[in-house]
Amino acid sequence: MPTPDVSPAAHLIAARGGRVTRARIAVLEILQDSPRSLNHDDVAARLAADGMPHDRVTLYRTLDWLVEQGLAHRIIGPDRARRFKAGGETRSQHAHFHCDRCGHVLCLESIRPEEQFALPAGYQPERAELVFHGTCADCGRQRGTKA
Amino acid sequence: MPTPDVSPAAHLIAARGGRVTRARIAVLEILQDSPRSLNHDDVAARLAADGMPHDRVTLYRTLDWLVEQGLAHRIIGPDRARRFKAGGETRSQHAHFHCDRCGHVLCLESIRPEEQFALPAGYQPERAELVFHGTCADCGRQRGTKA
DNA sequence: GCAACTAATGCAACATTGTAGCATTAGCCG
DNA sequence: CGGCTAATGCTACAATGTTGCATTAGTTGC
Repeated sequence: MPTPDVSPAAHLIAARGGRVTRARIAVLEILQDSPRSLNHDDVAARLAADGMPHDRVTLYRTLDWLVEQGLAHRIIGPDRARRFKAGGETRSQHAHFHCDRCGHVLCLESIRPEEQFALPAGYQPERAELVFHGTCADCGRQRGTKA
Repeated sequence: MPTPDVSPAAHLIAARGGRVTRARIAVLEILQDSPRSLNHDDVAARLAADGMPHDRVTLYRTLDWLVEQGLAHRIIGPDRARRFKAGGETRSQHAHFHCDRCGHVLCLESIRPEEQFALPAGYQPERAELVFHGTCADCGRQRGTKA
């Protein structure tokens, strides 16, 4: 059987024909471990916490590569910074929820906007992005909590 | 009757209690004249074309002021730049269409996403942003044209 | 295991978008 | 017209992302 000491993340990377570097494995695992999307700073902080700090540029390129390979996808946050999440585009159609209280971004994969709306004549949609803003389930429960 | 040589834009500005400056009038008229949203560069270019170039910072502040006063609203484009449009938030709920061909952003005021979706329990949406990506009616007609 | 090949990395410098501080200009009001 | 001060414009700066290039380190063939 295939060597079991190689992480699933490493397998995914190798399957794309890219080199299996520590940076890519670490970044992909960080994204996979997080239930919400992360920006560059978040990822950099976790890399540093794991004892493997990387250059800012490397991080940008690594994340771009993951997106290019379909191993992650990105959305633009309200602070005009990009946020990344593992798992590709989820068949290209799903909604997000931005929590205005804690700032987290979650994917609502059950909601598929494209199927629901009729656009004016002449418009040819290829992709729809539906983002809700409000309070997430976590923050709703702990109403008094700050952060 | 009230002096008819004052533009409607000037009236709107005066009604907010702000000073009626050439910059504000010009910027607001530019936004009102455009059927689609504009970024800072677009507005600056039109100001220059009208013979009244302004400082970049002034433009940022003028646009922020208009948003603050409810005379315009802004959205974040896919290039992480802000785009502005006259008319406030249109009752806070409407969709946008990003044309991937010409880069324009149009408002689809007839589509109101919030009314259509049921979120998972615990999520409290306050605002929904629905963005379609694809080809707009103009670009769809002139298929060969290179924008 | 070693050498070679080259993708990936890391550094420095730059680009774009947006902000802050402060002196000057110009609306507004009496 | 004169004074008050909001608005402007300049300079410098901050945050986010990109480019070029020398170095490092996966990978492959032997």
